[in-house]
Formats: sequence, C-alpha cells, structure tokens
Amino acid sequence: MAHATIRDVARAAKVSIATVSRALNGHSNVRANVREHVQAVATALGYVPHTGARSLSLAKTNAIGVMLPDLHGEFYSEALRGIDGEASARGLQLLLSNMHGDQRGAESLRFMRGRVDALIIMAPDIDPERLLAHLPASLPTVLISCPDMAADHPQFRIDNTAAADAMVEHLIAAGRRRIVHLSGPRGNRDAEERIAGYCAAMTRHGLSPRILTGNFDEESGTATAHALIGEAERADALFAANDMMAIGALVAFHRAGLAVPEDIAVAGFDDIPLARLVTPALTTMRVGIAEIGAEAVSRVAAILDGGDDTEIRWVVPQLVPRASTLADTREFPPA
Amino acid sequence: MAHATIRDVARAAKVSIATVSRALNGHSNVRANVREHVQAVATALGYVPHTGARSLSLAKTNAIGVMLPDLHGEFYSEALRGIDGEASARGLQLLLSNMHGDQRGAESLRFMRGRVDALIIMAPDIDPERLLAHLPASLPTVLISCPDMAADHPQFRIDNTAAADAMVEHLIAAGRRRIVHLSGPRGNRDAEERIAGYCAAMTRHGLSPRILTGNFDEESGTATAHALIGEAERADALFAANDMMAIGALVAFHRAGLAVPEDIAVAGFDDIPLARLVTPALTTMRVGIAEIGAEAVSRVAAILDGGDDTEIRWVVPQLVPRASTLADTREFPPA
DNA sequence: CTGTTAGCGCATTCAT
DNA sequence: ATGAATGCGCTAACAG
Repeated sequence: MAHATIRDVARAAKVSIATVSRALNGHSNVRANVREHVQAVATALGYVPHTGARSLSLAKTNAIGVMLPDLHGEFYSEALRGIDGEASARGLQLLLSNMHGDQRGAESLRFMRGRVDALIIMAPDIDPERLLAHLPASLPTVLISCPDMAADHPQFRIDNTAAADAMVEHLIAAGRRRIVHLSGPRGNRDAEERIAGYCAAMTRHGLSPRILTGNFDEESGTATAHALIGEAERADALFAANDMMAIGALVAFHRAGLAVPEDIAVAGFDDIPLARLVTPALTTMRVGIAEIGAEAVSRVAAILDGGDDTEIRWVVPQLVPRASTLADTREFPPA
Repeated sequence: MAHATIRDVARAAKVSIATVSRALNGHSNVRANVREHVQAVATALGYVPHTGARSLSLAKTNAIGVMLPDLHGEFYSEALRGIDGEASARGLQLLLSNMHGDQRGAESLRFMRGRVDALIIMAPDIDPERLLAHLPASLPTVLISCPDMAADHPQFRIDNTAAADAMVEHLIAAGRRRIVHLSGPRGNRDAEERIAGYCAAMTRHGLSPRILTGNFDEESGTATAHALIGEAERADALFAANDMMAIGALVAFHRAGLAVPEDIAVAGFDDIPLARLVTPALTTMRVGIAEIGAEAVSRVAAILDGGDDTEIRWVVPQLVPRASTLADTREFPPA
C-alpha cells in the first residue's frame, strides 16, 4: 500500500485536510483536542508529509544545492564537511553534485531548479556563467574561488597570489634558492594565481622561476619527484600548488632515499588534515576550506532571509611551517 | 521577475502547455517545426523545468537520499565518493544527510520523504528501524553495516570478525605476542565485531586479549600510544580498529622516539587512502568502501527498475601488509 | 498531431 | 475553529 497522504489522515480523523495541515504545522487556530486527535491519527497511519509537494506549494524547499569540482581527496571533502555542518545546524538539506565533466555538471545543475532555494558553487576550472546560463537568475548563488565572471554574485576569493609569494619568502628565508614550483592545471584559477605569486617572489629575489605543470593529484607529485631526482643541479625546494602533489613528492623522495628537508624541502598548499600526519610533516598554507564552506552556508541563509549580498570576501591563507621545510628534523608533527 | 513556467512558454509559443511538455521531453508526437519553435522560445525565455513539480506529477524524483554517520575523516568521504560516482553516472541526484546526533538524523530523514526515490543508510551505531520508523515503508532502502534489524532490507555486511582475526594471525606470524587492540566505541557494530575477531584469534593462540576502547578518531590513537609508551612490559603490537586511530598512534610513537615496527608494530582497518602515505606505510584491512558505496547505488537502481532485492551481501576485507608490521623497514609505500 | 482537463500532495485563501 | 475551493508547475490520459 502506498504512503498515507494528508487526505487519508483527514478521512480517518473525520476532519478536513485544511485542519490536518493546520494541526500538524502547529497553527494556533485549531482546538486542542482536535489537534491531538489529528496527531494521533497521523502517527497511527505513519503519515509523513510529502516534502516535495509541500515545497511546491510553499515555493520554498529548505534545501541548497552544492556543486563541487570533485570529491577525490581531502580538500573538497573538507569543504563539504564545513558546508554540511552549517547546513544541518540550520535545518537545510543538501543536494550534492559534482562536476563529472562540464556536461554532466551543467545537466545536474539544471535539475536543481525547483529543488533548492540557493546554490553554492565551487568551480575553479569553470566559468560559472556557463553553468548558470541554464539556470534561473532568481536562484541565489554563492561562488567560491570561481574564475572571473561578469555577474555580481556573492563570492569567496582566495588570495592565492599573496599566499604563494609568502611561501616562496619562507623557503628563501630557510636558505633555499633553487625553488621549483609544481603548479596545478592551466586554466584553473587557483593554479594560475599561485603561479603568479611564485614568479613574483622569485623574480623579486633575482631567482629564476621554474614551473612544472601538474594536475593537483598525488600522481603529479610522484612523477615530478622522479623527474627532479636525477637532475645534475638538483632543486633544493619543491613548492607544490596543493598538498596532495606535495605529499606525492614527499613519499617519492623518501622512497628514493632523499632526505626531506635536508636534501630537498617540500611545501604544499591547502593544509588538508593529512598534511600534519605525513613524515616529515608538511609545511603548507592553511586555507581553512571547511570554514569557508560553513560561512558560505551562512551567507546563503542570510540571503534567503531577505538579505542583500554581492560582496567579494577575501580569504587570506596562513603559512603553517612544519618539518618539511625546516632544517631541524626533530620537529615532529604536533599531536 | 520570477522564473518562467511552462505556461509562459506555451503562451509565447502560441501552443498549449501539453505541447510544450511533449516537445521538451522529446516525445515523438510533435511536429518537427513545432518542436523547434518551442525549444527556441523556451531557450529565449530561459525556461528550466521545475524539477520539484515534475517529480510530484511523475511520482518519481530521480534522486536518492544518503545518510552517513559523519563526514569527518576519509572513511565516509570515500564512501560518499563511491556513491556519488555511480549516482552521477546513472543520472541520479544525491540528497545528503549526516547523523549529527540521533535527533537531527531522524529529522533529516523525515524531510527526505517526497524528495527521493530510495535511501542508502550507513549507520553502524544506530538501529536503522529507529530511523525508518518515521518513514514510509515504500521507500526502498539499502543498508550498509547497520546493527541487527528485523526488516529484510537489502544490505551490506562487512565480515569484521574474520578480518580482525586475520589481522591478528598476521601479527602473530610476524612474531608479535603482546598484541593490544584499540577498539571503536561500544555499541558500534563494526567495533564489536572486530573485538570478537581479535579475541577469538588471541585466545586460539593462547594469548590474553587486552582491549582499550577508542572512538575511531585520531585522538584516540594518540592517547593510547601515550598510555602504552610508559608501560613496563610494553606491547609489541597495536591493532587499531580503524586507520585513523592507527595513524594517530603511529605518529605519537614516532614523536616519542619509538621505532615502528621495530619497537612496536601498528595495524589499522579500512585502508583509507592515507594509510599508504604515512611513514612507515600502514598495514591494514582493505574494505573498499568506495566500491561498496557504488554497488549500493547499483542495487538501488535495480530496485527502482522493479527488481527485488533482500539479499545480505557480505564484504570480505583483504589484508594489506605494509611496512608498519613488517620487520624489513626498507619496504616503502608503493607509488 | 494538438488542445483540454485532471490530478500529484500540500498550504492557504475565502467562507462559514 | 473549521471546511470547501484554489493553485503551486508539471505530465498524462482523453478528446479531437
């Protein structure tokens, strides 16, 4: 037998569906004993309101859509964790969607219309306008680290350039000179900006930049490490554009018998939880992506409450110096 | 201006709403030129179907609800990754929900009614009947590693007992005798079964079990390591009920100057991606949770296609021996 | 082939 | 305080 509807409850309780609705939704204009009766009948019938129907009638879903580039690796998992925590605290459901390629990403976004009240999109690779083109302009959307766009959506931008610059400064202060940058994929906003910061700092110190292009995955780090190991005048520092690549390199160096940081320093970006668990612990730039995710939900909630928000909020990553770039290897990861 | 509805398109295209629906949904009984015209008008108006309304009318949402215990740590992230990959491939949306405490978990499940066609629930701590009590029996539900339940839902069970037993055998074969088990929280199904397997193997070999209770988080591992370090007749192996605790201990031993595995072997459970990246790489039992997640979606899809499924599918974890339990520390994690 | 109509399940006017 | 009727946006059955 199919699920009980409000009509079934009304019939069984011998009242109208309007009364059932009012009783169950806690309206005041229902006699106390009628309310109790209706509630009892509803429970007995195992009645659960049909959220879809309700949201159609209310023009409000109490859900927000989340578009992430990927779920592989800790970075986006952390973002999702932050989003989920705040959304749950606010009683908002989460409709999840990942960019499994442009096509499916856009498709999946289309299907969010009528299902969610707002969107959070993190897509450093994709022009969000391309995605939003197929969407009602009326859907409030908070952007996180997206490429430049004409629209004035509320958004978060990470100050990658300054952060990468600061990391190079740190490496130079630690006595490194032949600093290689393992970048993210071309066209990715974060990747490009980190490259810019790296180059700026190197040039300022009269050092020549050397950039290898990676893919933000561990494999890129491993491959780069292997490439570096055999070289005549070996690099004395590898600055990877994210932690996964840095860790891939770290492990590869280790396997090859190279000491980190004595033979070569390694630095990453993001400060994923894993960073402090590898040996030696990884120096990195803390982005605090979970906090950004949580804050994004707060902004969405504020907009849904009628607030106005077109602000670009800047996130400034913080240097987290750890053993992988420090001479004193007795520095172990903190508990 | 609000979003365009099917009526707006119909009016602008000077056809009926039925024709619009048919044209846009690719029905054959529409003249080619009419279809093109409708499509053009729809695009011009930026029309996107209201998925909520559509699913109300179709009694089908094309979405599945996912209930996870937690998003902290890699284990459940990996599960979600597996689920997401398969769901996306099948064009299913994902409504995400985590057990932020019983109350909110149950609440959130209620709101899924009318929003999803099926449920995937992973809840080793909670009796799923308690959760499903508030839900229509008609919602197909696939269970992963849930405590015993009366209902005959399709489900996945992990053979924790055999796996824990096998891990103890491995440690004994490596010459260990004073093997301590750091368990998960009491009441958690996986935790209890791993305890049972550990005890069985220890007893069979005439060794006395020693169980410390943890919480599946890194902190438990750290604390346990500290407790073990000072003891007179120190343990020569620590078998943690999951990888995060094992890694917490690994790092703590390292900081304290204890060599792993020379001074003490460490083993985990789950084989999260992180396990092979720590130093020394962690011996563990591979559960393949991402694959389970993907398979759960496949089962859901099959049920949605009219299939019948009340099977209990057993997952048998596989031993992954790595450096943390092997004498030869020249074994490094594979690339 | 196309238009008209009737719901999907619910919340909410407007009456009473 | 309660009931009857309307509509949210869409699809499908029924006519033509």
